[in-house]
Amino acid sequence: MLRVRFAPSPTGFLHIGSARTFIFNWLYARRNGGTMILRIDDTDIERNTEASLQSIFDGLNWLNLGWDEFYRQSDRPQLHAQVAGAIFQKGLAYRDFTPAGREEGEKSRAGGPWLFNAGMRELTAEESSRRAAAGEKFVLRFRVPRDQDRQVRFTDLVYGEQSKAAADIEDFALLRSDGTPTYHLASCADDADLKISHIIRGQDHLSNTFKHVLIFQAAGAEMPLFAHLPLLVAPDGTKLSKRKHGPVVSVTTYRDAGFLPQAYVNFLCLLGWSPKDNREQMTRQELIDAFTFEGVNRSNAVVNFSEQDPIDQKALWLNSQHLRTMPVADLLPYVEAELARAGFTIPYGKDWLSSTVDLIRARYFTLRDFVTRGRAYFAADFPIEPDALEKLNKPGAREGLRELGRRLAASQEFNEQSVEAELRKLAEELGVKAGILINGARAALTGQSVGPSAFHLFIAVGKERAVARLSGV
RNA sequence: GGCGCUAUCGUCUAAUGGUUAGGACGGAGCCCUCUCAAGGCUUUAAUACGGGUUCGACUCCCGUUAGCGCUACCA
Repeated sequence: MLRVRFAPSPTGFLHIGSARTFIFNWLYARRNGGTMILRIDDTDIERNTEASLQSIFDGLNWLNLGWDEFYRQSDRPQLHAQVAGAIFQKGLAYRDFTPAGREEGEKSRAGGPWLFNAGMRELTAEESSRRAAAGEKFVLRFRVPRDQDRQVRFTDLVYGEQSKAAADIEDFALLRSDGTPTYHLASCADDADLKISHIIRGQDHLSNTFKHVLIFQAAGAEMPLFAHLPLLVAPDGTKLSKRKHGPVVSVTTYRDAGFLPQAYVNFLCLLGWSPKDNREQMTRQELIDAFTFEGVNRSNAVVNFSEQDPIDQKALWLNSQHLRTMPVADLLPYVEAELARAGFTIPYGKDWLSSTVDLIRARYFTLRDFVTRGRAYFAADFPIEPDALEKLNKPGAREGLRELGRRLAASQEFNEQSVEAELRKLAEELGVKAGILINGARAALTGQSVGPSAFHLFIAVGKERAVARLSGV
């Protein structure tokens, strides 16, 4: 039974690196018929916030991938205490009565790192119990084996065989002095209890895994398989952080910028993973079918952004590809939501919306473009851009366009062919180049000098509005 | 400092001992054209450095350098 989990801690918004970890877990589960578990790792009560929890849900919901089971570590304290107790009973953990904050001096001994506090590690069972019974506060530490040549090993599905001398691992904490579990203990206890078969997480946990292996063994739990993922970093190679890099690290930024979730998921997948067959634009199903750990890289991936250009160009390009090629029917709900948010009322029916969206999406990059660059199609008022004004100011343009408006109003027919015939005939009569009227019409109808073919535009704007806009130039 | 991990165009990546080191984004140019896109074509640019092993190294080994991670009663 394949079971994977995504275990964020609610101490900030949903980070794009976390989102990618979620996606890879999800892909692996879906690919192999496994179970996807969302577990909130909220053992750090001090730093947890409701806002952060909400932001995680916002982000995950937008990604629209879903999960099968949900847990919160704060609902399971008895499990954590029980696992810690079992390890202690076996003599594999000990009480450290060193007062909080005082370790500092002992840790910074010259040379090597702090590994353990001999006095505490070697306290007799009697004295340890006596001091605990007397109410003295203590941290429960794992008694890491100190045998000289003892190696801790595991096989990582991405990074391969890993080993580290136990002597290099410090006696890490299992329980804090207030009795609450640390991340290491809670995470392993829950992974074991939830029968997680594959732990897929960021590479920042690769060295922690040696500690986790020790915990799983001490608890007598079945060892899960591990797969660590390369990190997402900023262009300067440093870890992405809100303080340093701002909103580019938050998933909701991309949602608000008008990304399609499937396109953003696609983009994130391409950071640190490759289907190895040169494919880039992939649907959700294609990603599921192609996802394997062999395709995961080992080096960190840079998210390419700058102050001037906060959105990765490739992400934008990928979004445009999805936007332009997905079935229009699937795109419509997104566009409708975007228009509603902007307060636009759709002027005609569903068929019109469908064909108009299909017409204009060919040059759009995000959903935002529908309400900004696409304003003239959906709203009554729209600005005339400077370039468009230039087209209108061409000699003969305004007069010609007004006349065209009158003729179209009078004509029975109104389709691409009839409009084109009418326009070309008029241009000839007036002795102006057709381009003057064509480009002028685009300017009059949309306020823009660039856009779809002018004759398609007439239809998208509609006869009524087209006539009105032409007569108003 | 100690330990662990990593190193191919500016960026994302392909090539698991034999390729003119491939693709994509971005940049430049051409074609197409009622504008802008799209599309088509062309172009720009990389194996961090130094040693091995081998007939042959991006690929294996060692060292150097650089980056990242862990080294908390954070996760």
